[in-house]
Amino acid sequence: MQKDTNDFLREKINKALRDLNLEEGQRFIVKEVSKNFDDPFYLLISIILSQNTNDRNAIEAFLNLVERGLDFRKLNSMSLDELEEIIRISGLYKSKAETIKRLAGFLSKDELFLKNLCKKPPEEARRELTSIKGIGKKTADLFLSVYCNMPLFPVDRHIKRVTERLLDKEMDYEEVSQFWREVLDRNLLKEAHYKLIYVGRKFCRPKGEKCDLCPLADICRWRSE
DNA sequence: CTCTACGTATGCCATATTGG
DNA sequence: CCAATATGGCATACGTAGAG
Repeated sequence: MQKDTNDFLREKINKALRDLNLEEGQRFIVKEVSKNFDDPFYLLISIILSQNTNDRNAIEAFLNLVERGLDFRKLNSMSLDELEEIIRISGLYKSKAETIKRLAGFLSKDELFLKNLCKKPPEEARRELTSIKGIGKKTADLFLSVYCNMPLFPVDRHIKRVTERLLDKEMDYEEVSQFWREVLDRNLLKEAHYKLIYVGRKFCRPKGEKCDLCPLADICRWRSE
């Protein structure tokens, strides 16, 4: 990024996001799970369950699992059909059940697999995680950023849309992720993920956008009117 | 021509949001 | 209110370009 042209923009973005407060009622499965459990297995499963699913249903599916005592040994002995039923509410339950099974199998071979990821360089940890079928960039980045505090920036559909509009250009996953990693103050990186999703849900919606209320409107290149 | 490395389109499924 | 459409991450199949 060119320096002086964008220093101003950088400051404005950081300030706007720092000042933005999440509304009550906004739910983020990762936030809730990481607050209540410190087991990385729980966290990663919650992220898998939230793929292409609203957080309300993902959380319900997650709690269904927790109720039955969630650990990889139990999941290993559980039939695929049974697991599918338990997480059905989250949608995409067939592929998610397989991914969870796969992960449980991984952990039975190496119990510390997830914990040890934090000791590795981000790129390596990311490669290892995404090599598991059913875990992509977004899932890996979110897990490593939340659990290991790595300076990665997960990009979901909301964040991609918000960012593309903000800069008024098409961007791929890596471009969006890199943009935020470069622009955001390090201590804002984690929280900004939630705040940008909030902006995407509430104002920068796919259709019927509410630019007049959007906290990022005055730095947005796209803004209608 | 074959092999690889990318790029693109589509299905998966439930829910949310839209237009009518 | 309901039907149509959009959303969401990933795997898969298929397509294309370049290297050997």
